[in-house]
Amino acid sequence: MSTLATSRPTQRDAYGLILEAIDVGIYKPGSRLVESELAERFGVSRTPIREALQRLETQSLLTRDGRSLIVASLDHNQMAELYVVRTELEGLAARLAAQHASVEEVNVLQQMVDADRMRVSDAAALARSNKRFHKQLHLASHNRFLVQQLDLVYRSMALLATTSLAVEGRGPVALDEHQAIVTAISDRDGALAYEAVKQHLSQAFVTRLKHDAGEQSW
Amino acid sequence: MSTLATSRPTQRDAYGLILEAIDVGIYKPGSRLVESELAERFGVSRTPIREALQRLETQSLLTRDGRSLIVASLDHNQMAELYVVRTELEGLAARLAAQHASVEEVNVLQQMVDADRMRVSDAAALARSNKRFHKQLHLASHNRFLVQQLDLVYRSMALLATTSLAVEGRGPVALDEHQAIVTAISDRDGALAYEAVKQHLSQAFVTRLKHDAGEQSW
DNA sequence: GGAGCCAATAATGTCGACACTCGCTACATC
DNA sequence: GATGTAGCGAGTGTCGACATTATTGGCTCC
Repeated sequence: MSTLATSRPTQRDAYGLILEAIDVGIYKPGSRLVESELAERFGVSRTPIREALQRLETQSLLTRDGRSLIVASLDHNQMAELYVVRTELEGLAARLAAQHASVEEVNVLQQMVDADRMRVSDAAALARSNKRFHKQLHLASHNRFLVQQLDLVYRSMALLATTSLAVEGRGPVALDEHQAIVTAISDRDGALAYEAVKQHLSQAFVTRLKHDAGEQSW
Repeated sequence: MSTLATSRPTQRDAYGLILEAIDVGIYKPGSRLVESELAERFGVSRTPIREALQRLETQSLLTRDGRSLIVASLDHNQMAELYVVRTELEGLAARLAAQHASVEEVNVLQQMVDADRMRVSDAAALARSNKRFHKQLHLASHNRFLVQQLDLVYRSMALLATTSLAVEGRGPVALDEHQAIVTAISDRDGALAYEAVKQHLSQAFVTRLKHDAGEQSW
């Protein structure tokens, strides 16, 4: 839905296209990515594909199996490890945001929470909006490295098929948690903001674990 | 000093070679990197060079200036931001290490500190050994994502020319701080280990700031 | 003398072809 | 029937050439 033109994709697009293909599920974790196949699918030569693959490998979205690349997958342990890092980084972002966010930025965060109350029924919209909220939170930290590291974390999370927001009843609760974060930042209470984020992500993790456990196909 | 053979460097080497060239100072922050020049220097075609450059750009070691790539540089603000992130991540690593490190790993850390007491006079050796110590600390967290993120941080730090250990008198003090970290981990005291790392990095930052301030060429 | 335009140039983006390696299959040998 | 082996793809690694585009330098015109 990004570009309408049928013009040939350019190098930088190849990256996005492959990413999207993974997101959409065309390539699932474990799938083998063959350069020539991707090249043909996107109508470019192997060169831009290779460079996009390099990038994705560097970001750990792809991993090597022998000589070829496969979509990385997160087992239970890795998911737990990822959550630990995410929680710490995002907690740090909240603490920094409490210190450095401008009033306008806090307003934007608040408006995002308010707007989300209108869409608690649409899980897909909530998921998108949720991503935007967190991104805005990261930016409010005014720390480029932190934003970059969190981008990496989020990209790895893209390997996790479901978002915990899709789970029944999670939406409204998550919104209250978002509100708590925004309030703490608005009050310039860094420690509280940190705790609110920790609480939020802990809940999200619990939700995910419960959900995944119920999904087992034994 | 890595490979003796004069055989043509292979793709993965190109990455390391460029990295080394930056480390050594052949390319300083701000320098423009021209593909054909690198290709000639290393005796390969532009393709492997391009892929290495992609990787380096993804890791923020290179940045784009218009269409060409230049070695990224860290201004004062960015350095401060980097230290904040590093402190949080490395503090987390210490806390996790206190929980998850095996006895053997703790022993290795302890031996590293002990061995370093023999070389407090050799700044270069200390710097290398220091890197190894921190790496070992990261690994002791048993969290792959954290290790990966810290790798990124350390690669960015490579853009900072000097190490704070080179400063007169910093060596012995830093060693004591290392010892404090190891002791805390050995005692399985996560909170203390976290604080010890925070203290250590804070001191290192102060040292760097003072040193850099004295170095200004006004 | 300065501003704007045009051409030459240098560097990047892309491509198709070739080289090389690894795994697989089919065959022969024991 | 099992095992070793030779040939054959499939796929990645690398290359040189061409296309495209920013930049720079010079030139003209005001």
